[in-house]
Amino acid sequence: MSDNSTPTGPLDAQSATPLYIQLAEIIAKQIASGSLAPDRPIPSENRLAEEYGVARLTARRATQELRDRGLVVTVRGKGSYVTPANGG
Amino acid sequence: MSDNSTPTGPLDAQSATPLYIQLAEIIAKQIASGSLAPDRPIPSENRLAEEYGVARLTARRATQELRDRGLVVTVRGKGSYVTPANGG
DNA sequence: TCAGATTTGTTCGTATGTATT
DNA sequence: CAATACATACGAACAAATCTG
Repeated sequence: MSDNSTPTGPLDAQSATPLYIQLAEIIAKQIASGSLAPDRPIPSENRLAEEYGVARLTARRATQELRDRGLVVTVRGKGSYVTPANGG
Repeated sequence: MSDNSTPTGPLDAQSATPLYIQLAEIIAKQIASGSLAPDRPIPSENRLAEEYGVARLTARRATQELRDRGLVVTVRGKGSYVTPANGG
């Protein structure tokens, strides 16, 4: 289908940039702007999936991307937290 | 019938119908038949998981499906109970 | 009040299968 | 075929509520 429904959120399925990268960028900006403060949890994978209309695994990849960039630390069974600016 | 979309017995992992739907159907039938009476608790998530050889989360999804159908009410820390016929 | 067991609630970790591009 | 994306499913850990002793 060349037709594509209008994106319900800020994510653009037409973009050459993968959805999980787009989502990671959005969260990264929120961290940079202070909207998501150090030591505070970011939304859960399920929450992000619901919010942005993607699968949980896609939300998960976004979180992993943020980990690769050192922006968050993840704790199994708890969640992902914004990396403290002072490093601990 | 070659159709197996609504199995009445054991769970069929090969079926196109998800396991949690299959399990929900089984319990729903037990409620309809009176095998599980109103106001009585249904088996716990762990119990269902053991009984039917599925993961706890899969048993949990079945229970949530029953909640969506209004067949049971769930109380945290206690269990899920068959919805009373009088609608309570 | 406290400790322990049971049960539901939540979250991350991982794997498989299918569909689309 | 490869990368991306989604649905389902199992596993592990943590959390909160309930009940018993």
